[in-house]
Amino acid sequence: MKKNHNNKTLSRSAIRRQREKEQRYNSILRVAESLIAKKGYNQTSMEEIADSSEVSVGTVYFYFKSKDDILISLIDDIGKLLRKTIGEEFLKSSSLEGFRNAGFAFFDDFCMAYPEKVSIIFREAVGQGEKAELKRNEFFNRLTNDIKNALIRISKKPESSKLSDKSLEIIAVCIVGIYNQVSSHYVLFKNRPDEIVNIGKNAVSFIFDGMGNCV
Amino acid sequence: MKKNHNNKTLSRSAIRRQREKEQRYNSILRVAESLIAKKGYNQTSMEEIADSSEVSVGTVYFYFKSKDDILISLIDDIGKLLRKTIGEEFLKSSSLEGFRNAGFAFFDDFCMAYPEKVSIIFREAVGQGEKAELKRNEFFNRLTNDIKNALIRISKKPESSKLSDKSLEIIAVCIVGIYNQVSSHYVLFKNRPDEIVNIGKNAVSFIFDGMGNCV
Amino acid sequence: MKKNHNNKTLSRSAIRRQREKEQRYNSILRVAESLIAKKGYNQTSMEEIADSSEVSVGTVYFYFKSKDDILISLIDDIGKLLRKTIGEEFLKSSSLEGFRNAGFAFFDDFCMAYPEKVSIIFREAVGQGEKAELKRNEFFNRLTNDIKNALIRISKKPESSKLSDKSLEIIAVCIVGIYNQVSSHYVLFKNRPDEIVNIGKNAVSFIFDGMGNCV
Amino acid sequence: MKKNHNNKTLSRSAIRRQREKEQRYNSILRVAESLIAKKGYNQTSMEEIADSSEVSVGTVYFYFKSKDDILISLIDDIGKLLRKTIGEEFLKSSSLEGFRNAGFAFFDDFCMAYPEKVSIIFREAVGQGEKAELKRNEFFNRLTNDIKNALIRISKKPESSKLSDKSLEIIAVCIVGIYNQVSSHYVLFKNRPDEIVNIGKNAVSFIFDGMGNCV
DNA sequence: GATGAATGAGCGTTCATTCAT
DNA sequence: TATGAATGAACGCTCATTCAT
Repeated sequence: MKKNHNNKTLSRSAIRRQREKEQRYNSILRVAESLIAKKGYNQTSMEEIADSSEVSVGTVYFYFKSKDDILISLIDDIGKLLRKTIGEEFLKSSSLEGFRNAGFAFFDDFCMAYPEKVSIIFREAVGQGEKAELKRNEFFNRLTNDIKNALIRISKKPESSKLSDKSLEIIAVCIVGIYNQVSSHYVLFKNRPDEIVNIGKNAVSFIFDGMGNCV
Repeated sequence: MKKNHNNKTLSRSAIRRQREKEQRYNSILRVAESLIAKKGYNQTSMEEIADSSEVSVGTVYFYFKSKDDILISLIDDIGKLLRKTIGEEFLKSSSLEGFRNAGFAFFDDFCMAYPEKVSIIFREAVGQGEKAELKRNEFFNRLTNDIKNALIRISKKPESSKLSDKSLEIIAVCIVGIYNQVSSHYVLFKNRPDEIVNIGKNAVSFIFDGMGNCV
Repeated sequence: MKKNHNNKTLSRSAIRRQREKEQRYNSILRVAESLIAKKGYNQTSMEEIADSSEVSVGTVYFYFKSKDDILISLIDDIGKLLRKTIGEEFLKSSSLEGFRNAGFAFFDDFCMAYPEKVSIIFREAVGQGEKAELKRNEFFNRLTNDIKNALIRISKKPESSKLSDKSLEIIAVCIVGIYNQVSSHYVLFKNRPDEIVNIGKNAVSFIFDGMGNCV
Repeated sequence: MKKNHNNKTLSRSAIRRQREKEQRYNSILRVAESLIAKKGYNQTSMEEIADSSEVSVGTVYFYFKSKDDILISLIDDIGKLLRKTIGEEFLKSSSLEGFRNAGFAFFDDFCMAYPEKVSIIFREAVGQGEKAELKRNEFFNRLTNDIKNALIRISKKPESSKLSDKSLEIIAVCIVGIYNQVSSHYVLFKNRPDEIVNIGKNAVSFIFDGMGNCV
């Protein structure tokens, strides 16, 4: 049974209120995500976010301490989902297969389902102040590390020519760059997510070959 | 002999004035580049650009019709230099060698010499309104096309397995993505351009292998 | 035995509740006093007062009908204590001695024991809207009157040269001004309440002499 | 002839523009003084100051970098005028006469002519943030010092009983307190500046006697 | 009595842009 | 050409107050 911070059992109504609070938090965040993806971070005002969320400006500030905080929360949110989506594919297989699947998971699934999230993480969150920059770098570092670690696992096999960790890191950075650019190129500025399927296949091929000499 | 728009011969002083005008234009643009790279586009005001350029705000508006116009001019400027730097390497050789050289020209030369330009084109110009977005996409499209065309030239050789133009385009996009991410990762947010040499070597290797099956 | 407003005998628990209510009222008022003295009236929010009092915002509003009301209650509270402290000394003696003692009671005792109260009444409550102004003026008028009445009692002695009541009022105002300025000068903005002892002696001397011709 | 910062002779129009700029600065400052004295600092918005000054909000910010800056400029302005008014009287005579004249200059002249300035320096500027507090203390310290120095000059005469500098400082603080309280009591909260003449006479008497034993 | 989420008017400040000189 | 004073819409944010639970 749920307990509150005093370790007391929460009443029914307290549980309901808690749930509603979380729902409102998420509701505002999703509205902000949508507006920022559509209009751009600087062109989206707190008042618009409040209006579209059907709450007052004060309520937005009750849930987020600043506009910056909204962006950072979005980066966090999207970053986690993205790492989860791709990362799970890496783990399902310890071979090159994982890389192929992760690429498809990103290009074919994530980009199709969440073009707005792609827009935020790869475009709108860029160059928006120090804190957002740090959060974004944190995400990119982690994603890069995920890939690097997967590369290390693969390259441990005896038949592979040994590459230094530094080299593997750079390869990981290259792979992230492909994810970034391909999704931006086709999802965002071309506005043709319909072609993304074939695109994914080709991008994955490129990555696959690029990694050729490290396995 | 120089002629003006009425096809009249320009006087000595007119020529001098013309030259001074161009110098002032460039002076303002370089100052803006430096400030925007250092502080960010939104955090850089027209007044700051004027002050640092040692001219009045009105003068800045004489040379550029809006703040947006400055950013667009910068994207244009930097984009041209970048395409020239990389593109020339592509043209010097019609083999894979061109790709290697282009990579080095970018990672070892351009990033070292112009970190501010890298910052502008890959970070500060992102998500800053429709016009800048269009200009930036235009640059990316052209750069992608440069690479795609180089790929086509190479793949025309009989021994290469034939890939569709679309596939070659995607490979080109991937390569641009690597340029983007690697320079951002190491030049911008890692702040360690000293390591860039080895980085370039590895990134070029990755690209080289990634292209393996298209040549 | 305690009676409630319906003149019924209060139960044990009702008495306890009554006591707890008063304790909470005072607790909030003391917290507000401390915060306002430290941070300033405008820089202290109702939420801070609630948090520091370990109650909710709503509870603060249960005990005080507005933020203004808190300030007014503080002025009232502090004013009463101040008049009591000084006034009792006036009454203990009907001679000039009372003025000396009242001065010491203020400078040596009150200022040392309650620098926060001094801060509120002489600084933070100044210029904070009409109601607070009225309350503060009420306090100053009463304090001035206390002193004026003491002056009248003294000046009634036959040997004293007769001064008009108006003149005595002005002398009273001057004395209040000395209390105000000396305490502000040394307690508040000099931050050296340690010197206050000697200061008190000198201020009292000045007052004493200033009153010279009215007794 | 007027020179500009490049040591060049200023043109007629440049001189006129300079003059107009100063006039506008002063115009805004006087409007702010009037509004703040009437409505209180916190109840006066920048927009109101702009409207009453018949300029835009931006223009107010062109002349003053913040609302705080306006208040500080006012304290500076008023403080200087006040010290000049009183100080000159101190200097005209090196005897007790100077104290009498200074008192009249303040009570009979300054308070009558500039009740708004009195309101600002003794009421509205109180408790309005650190910077204003510092500026206000600076003024009070200087005024206190002016008086202290005058006391030292007087007490140097052989027939005077020697008081320590510290004691003289405290006497100076007391005198400032009388100025403060008397003007506040009668000019501000009583709203009867008409009685101020007799008030001044009595206050001066009090001061005069209070200083009795130091000369 | 007590809670704290919700409100929304109001404010200080910024800054791209204009235009008379 | 060059200047810089002037504009004013727009924005992020605060906080006293209310009220359903």
